[in-house]
Amino acid sequence: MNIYDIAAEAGTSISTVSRVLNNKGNVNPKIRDRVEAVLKKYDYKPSAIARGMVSKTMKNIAILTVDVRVTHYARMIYVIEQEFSNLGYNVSVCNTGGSIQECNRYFEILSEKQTDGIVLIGSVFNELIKYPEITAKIKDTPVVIANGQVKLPNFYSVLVDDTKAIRMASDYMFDHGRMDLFYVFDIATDSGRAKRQGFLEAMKLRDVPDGNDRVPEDIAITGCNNSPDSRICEPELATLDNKPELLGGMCASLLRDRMEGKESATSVAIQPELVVRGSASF
Amino acid sequence: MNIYDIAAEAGTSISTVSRVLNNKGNVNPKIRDRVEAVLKKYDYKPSAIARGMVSKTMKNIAILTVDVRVTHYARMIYVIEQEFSNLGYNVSVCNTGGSIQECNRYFEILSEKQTDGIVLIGSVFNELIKYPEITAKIKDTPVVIANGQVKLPNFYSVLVDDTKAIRMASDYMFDHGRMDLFYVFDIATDSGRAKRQGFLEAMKLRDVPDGNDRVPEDIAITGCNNSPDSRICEPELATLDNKPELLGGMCASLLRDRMEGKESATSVAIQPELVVRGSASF
DNA sequence: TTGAAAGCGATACCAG
DNA sequence: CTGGTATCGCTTTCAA
Repeated sequence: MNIYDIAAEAGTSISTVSRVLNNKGNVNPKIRDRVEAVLKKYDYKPSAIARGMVSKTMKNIAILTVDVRVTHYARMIYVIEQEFSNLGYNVSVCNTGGSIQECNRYFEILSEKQTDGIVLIGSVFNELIKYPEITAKIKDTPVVIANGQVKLPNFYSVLVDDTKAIRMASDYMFDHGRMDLFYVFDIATDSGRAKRQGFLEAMKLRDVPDGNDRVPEDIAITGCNNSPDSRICEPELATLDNKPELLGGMCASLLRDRMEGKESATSVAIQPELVVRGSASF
Repeated sequence: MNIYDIAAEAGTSISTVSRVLNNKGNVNPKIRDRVEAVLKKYDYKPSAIARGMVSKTMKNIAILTVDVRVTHYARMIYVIEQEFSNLGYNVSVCNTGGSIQECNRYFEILSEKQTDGIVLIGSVFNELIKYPEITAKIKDTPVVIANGQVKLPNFYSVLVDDTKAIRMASDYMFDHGRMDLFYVFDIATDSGRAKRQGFLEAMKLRDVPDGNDRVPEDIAITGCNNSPDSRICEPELATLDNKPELLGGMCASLLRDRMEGKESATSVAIQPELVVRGSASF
């Protein structure tokens, strides 16, 4: 079912159907009604690909990030997706793992698909400036780097002043008489270095005593999902691992089978596993 | 620069260039070399849109989820993206917020774009069975639901046995003499109900005393990112809010400006904010 | 082995 | 206001 079929059934030309589809030009109300009736009858939606052929855009943007599982990145991705979704765009997410080669691979595909814009999340992408042959691949696509900067005509930046941030925190500590500060350095990105440069930061985690109940002796706890959070307390939380990676992997291979027309199960089940840890170890 | 230009410069026809591009048919090595030289000279990449026009696929899949910021979902998205990325697909992420109307909106766009497959993450999507006019929009697209099930010809499922999971945990508690169990019910999805149905679960969080240092009296702490994690301990962690939502939003609007050809700043800076909480309140 | 030509499904210009 | 036609850039027959 294409625009020709619609035109034929409505007894008019594809030009007129196109006008109705796009609310363009003046169309005789009678004919318009006829066309709209056919459109509704088949719940017709024009092919975005054919349209893209003419307009040179598929209304797609892409976000490249080291890893969507990092909550900090996910929060940004969420906002960007919502914003563009409201504009009729789709947002594809690319996990590069911080590898320039992966980045290169994505750039190739994205440029072939005429992606309308790219957002790079994380200062790791500052590395790109060293690889002109890679950035050349997307030289006609607007690129925004979150918390990074690459001096190229099509690159734009949104920067967070990390140095100032840590400086503020350190000052605050010193001003309150905390002279023995620790700074835990996480990764050697530009952002990480900027933070360290902010001077010093006090970090050390200890529990505050509260009441006399002990875990697990007096109170035992188990939770769900085996999230990383379950290991950040003392004692560690026992939890149910419902295997999101496995689940995701199964979804992917099931979908792949379907897309290839392969025979496959309609539904697959996963057995969760109980992970015993300190909060419930007897 | 298109396939005609390449053909012209290589002194051959577009058919032959197409053959070289796709490693198809037999091509005279001499001509092949000539074509490849031109291809390399311009670092030519064929238009995926034009190709899609013929092949009816853009090698794109979509993941619909309530919210990519939920770590549990992000972990699944990561795996799915990696899997399909290796196959040359792009994966777009859609945050529906659990709204069927949003879901409907996405389905419309995805079907116009001839998306090759859809993954639905979360049992909220079970609701879809009540809206045949919505599922009809993607009736020719394979759909996989993670932890959900909709009885339709093109829908497939990967299920987690939530009831059994909670049952295991409860049994484990009871078997160890914990008779006073609490179960904290989170949301009224099918998955949530399945878990509750698993019987009872003990949950209650308390700290274990350890050492005599007190926070913030003896040790003061500040961290980075203002992540939700910073509020799950007692006292709450002071933190630096570097405003990922704002950052994401700025990225989006900057990118949008660029895509519309609007004049705009090349780079924008955000000032982080110190959030004082219990772990560092003096 | 090669190339001419017919689609693919829209948009847009230009006559009428 | 309407419709014929060129066009977008590729893949795929079909002859030669």
